[in-house]
Amino acid sequence: MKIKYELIKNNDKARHGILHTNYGSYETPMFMPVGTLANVKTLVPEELKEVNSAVILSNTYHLWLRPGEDIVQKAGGLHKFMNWDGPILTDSGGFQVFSLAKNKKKDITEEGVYFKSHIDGRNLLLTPEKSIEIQNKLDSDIAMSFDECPPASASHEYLKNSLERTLRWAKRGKEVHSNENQSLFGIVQGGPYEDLRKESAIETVKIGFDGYSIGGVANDGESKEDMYKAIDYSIPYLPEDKPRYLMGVGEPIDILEGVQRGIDMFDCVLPTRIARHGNAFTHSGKINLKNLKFREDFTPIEDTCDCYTCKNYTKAYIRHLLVANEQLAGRLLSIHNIRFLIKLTEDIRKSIDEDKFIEFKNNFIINYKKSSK
RNA sequence: GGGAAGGUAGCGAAGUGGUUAAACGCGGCAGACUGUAAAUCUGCUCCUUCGGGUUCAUUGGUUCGAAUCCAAUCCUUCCCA
Repeated sequence: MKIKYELIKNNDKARHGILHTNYGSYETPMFMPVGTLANVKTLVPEELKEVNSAVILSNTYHLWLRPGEDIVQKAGGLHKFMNWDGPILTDSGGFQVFSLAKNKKKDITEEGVYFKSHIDGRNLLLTPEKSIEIQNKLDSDIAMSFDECPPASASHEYLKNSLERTLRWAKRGKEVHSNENQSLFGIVQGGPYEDLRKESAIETVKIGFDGYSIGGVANDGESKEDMYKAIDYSIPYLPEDKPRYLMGVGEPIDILEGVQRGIDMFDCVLPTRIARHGNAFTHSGKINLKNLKFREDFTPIEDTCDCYTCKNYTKAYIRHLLVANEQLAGRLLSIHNIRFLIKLTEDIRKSIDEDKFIEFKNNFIINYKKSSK
């Protein structure tokens, strides 16, 4: 079945809803951990469940190249292949055209994008049809339309052409989408420009999707202001009864700003990546556990945190693991960081229900910026 | 006792007359990371009151100039007795 979005509370623009999926119903706003290669780096599904993960992400481009969508299909689909019995959203590969072929030879044509494999350098052509076909085979629960994700530095003119091509791609993708158990999301582009976001949102909604995402955000040095504009200029044209997903975001403050603007779903590599690099989210800002000051700090990352890591390990121990280059550090920090963001969304929902979202948000941000660093 | 090689910043190791406060690696200290080519990348790492000061085992020479050449001394490793 297709996913269904049920709005249960709307506190100004901040929404508390429920996403009904094949695997169960999950509350929004939600944070989705990223498992590009059919795994959330360093973690097993049981650990993701324990931090209350709902939907997780995987990636069309990467699984296309390795192991190949046919292998995944033979395995019985992505869920079975990776042992995840919860919903999976697959990104279309559009972002990889931007991030992976950045500064490299690539040719964006009406047909699709020609670029080189990052694994063996061979020439590839990814088209909207191909992306959807792969995602159909992967059998994810939510597929994303194939879009172009332009850099933050793109001009108005470039963005306009790009977004209009992305619209044509979205139509083509929808036409070949055949997996009845899979929902399909459209992606709004248009950078920080009001006219472009409006055009992109209205036209994307006309095509008709099960959910809408805002893309092209938080790319290489884009300012926060531009990111918030991109959301503000898109949201008014998106239907109330469909989930809105802000792609690739983000930091705790970005999630709060997104929710305030009407976003329901977020995903980001940050919690797991910065974990592997030794950082942890805390309510008073991000901390770097490698820092000397934690050498003799025998307290948890946060005593108020309910995660496995905080209940069982000290900062001094995690620092020791990091300094010794032990991978357990990345695992423990990933557990904490994902839990931190998911707990943030839980607190957000509660505050929306109690009509105290803005108050909650403002307090959170004041404390977060009070970082002891 | 005889012979050989060698002693360079916290460690390892380049450099063998000037452009050398001294490559590079490790270690150390910080920073970055937003639809994951990322367990990665970047910066700093003799002292400094930022003018400069003091270095390449030690001491003394040669030279306009020495980590680099010479002498002595101390130490290390290896080989032969």
